[in-house]
Amino acid sequence: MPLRLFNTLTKTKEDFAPIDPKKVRMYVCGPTVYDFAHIGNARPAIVFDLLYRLLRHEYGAEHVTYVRNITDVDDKINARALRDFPALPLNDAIRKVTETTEAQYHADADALGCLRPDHEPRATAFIPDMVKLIAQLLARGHAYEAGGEVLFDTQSMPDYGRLSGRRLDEQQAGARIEVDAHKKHAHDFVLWKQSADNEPGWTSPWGRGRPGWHIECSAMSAAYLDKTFDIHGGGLDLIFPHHENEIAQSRCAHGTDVMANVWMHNGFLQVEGEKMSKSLGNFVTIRQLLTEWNGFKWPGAVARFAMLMTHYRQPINWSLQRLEEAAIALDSFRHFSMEDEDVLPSQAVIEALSDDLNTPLAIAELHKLLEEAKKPIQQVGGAASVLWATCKFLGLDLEEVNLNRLFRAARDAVSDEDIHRAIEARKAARTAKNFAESDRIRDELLAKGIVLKDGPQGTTWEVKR
RNA sequence: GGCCUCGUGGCGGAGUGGUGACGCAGCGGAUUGCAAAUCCGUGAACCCCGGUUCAAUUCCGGGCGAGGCCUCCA
Repeated sequence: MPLRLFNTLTKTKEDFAPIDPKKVRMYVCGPTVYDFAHIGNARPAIVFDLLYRLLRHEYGAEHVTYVRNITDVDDKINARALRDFPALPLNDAIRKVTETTEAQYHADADALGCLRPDHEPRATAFIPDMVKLIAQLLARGHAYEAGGEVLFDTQSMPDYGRLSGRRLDEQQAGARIEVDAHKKHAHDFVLWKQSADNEPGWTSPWGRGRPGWHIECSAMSAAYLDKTFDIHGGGLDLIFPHHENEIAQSRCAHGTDVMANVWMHNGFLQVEGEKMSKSLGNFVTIRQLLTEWNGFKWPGAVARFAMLMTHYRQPINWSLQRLEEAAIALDSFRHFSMEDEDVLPSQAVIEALSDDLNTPLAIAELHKLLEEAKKPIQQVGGAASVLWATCKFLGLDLEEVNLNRLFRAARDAVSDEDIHRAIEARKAARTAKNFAESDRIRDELLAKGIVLKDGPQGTTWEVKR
């Protein structure tokens, strides 16, 4: 089955075919490094990591190039630097903010089971490319200088707005926002703006300044993937204006018909039924999830699985129940799977993913494998092995998911010795048919959150769910 | 106002022009000293109104409802 992907440009699922049959090139908008990444940021990281894994599987790891940028020049970063490190010189303060945030982002993405992209360019390393691109746009008549800025002239591009379905003539200019007087059209956007002395800046033909947000991605994608490439991804909210403007810049500067063939966008997250926002106080960072959220320390694999339970274009309502369900599923996968490096991932799962990353269907296939793996007689390379290999392929680290550990850490710890002693005492009582006593011991442990299970090999225990 | 999604059992969540996956929870049974776990089995849903069709949850139109973007927010 060929890989099919939903393309925002055409609003249909299309068969995927790379421009160069031997090389797939993908670009995804990465984080602006000024604060901890939240679970909304985690979604594109996970979704496109999964696509990356699928592409590597189909085309070979050496034939896929995945670029995810790091935006380290941004007014929010400046503000954060001034707030957190007022004593440092601005550039040092900025570096402090960007470097620590970037390290945190990497730690978070690693914990979520995301492979590192092949390239993670930082915007500040590509200022000369951006300047060149802007000069090209000016030379071709797609940009103009006004009010100390260089602006993109949206009216110079006949099909501006195609990705988002916003045609310039249909937009009510200034309907909701005051149009800057120096703009020729309300949708014209900044390519380069001047910097004050207390702002970071680079020299350019238009004075000391800094790039607009959109030009970064145009410059960095071209640097690694050329003028036209295969897949461009990001969150739904980036369709307009960010991606629309990227397309305008890249196509007009390079004189090409398309920037990327396939544009993919992931849906948004809500938390317990409400929009996630700082003002509502329901902001959940990845860091929080991994250290403590709702009383539990969630393994990254649980968060990843909870994310994949829903198709990437659908909205997700992030909730405790969702995470618990994910943890329960992964725990049984871990329990019944068998490590085997020589086995390939399930073909049924690959096919589910090949249909526009249908992860819910892929998960249903995992459950089918689980059913097989539960059967008493397991062959080497059988269902239990395939289950293991498939989870690994999906980036789910089963080893770190252990319900006992997860649930127990949240409760008052009872030492293993205490439990062991209680089990022995109960065993003696049961042998003597003193069931009142044995039940008393069992209830006592239950009150502490420990559940006993009598099996053919004796008594084992688990943390109560 | 413009543009774009979405509305499936108690919850999560695929899919399809013709008896509606899968998971969690529930229920019944086996098992157990009683339980837990496990195993076997099982009830339960396609927002409303029109239209197209032999047939619509699936296609088209309208309505109602939820959400997003148009404010450098994934």
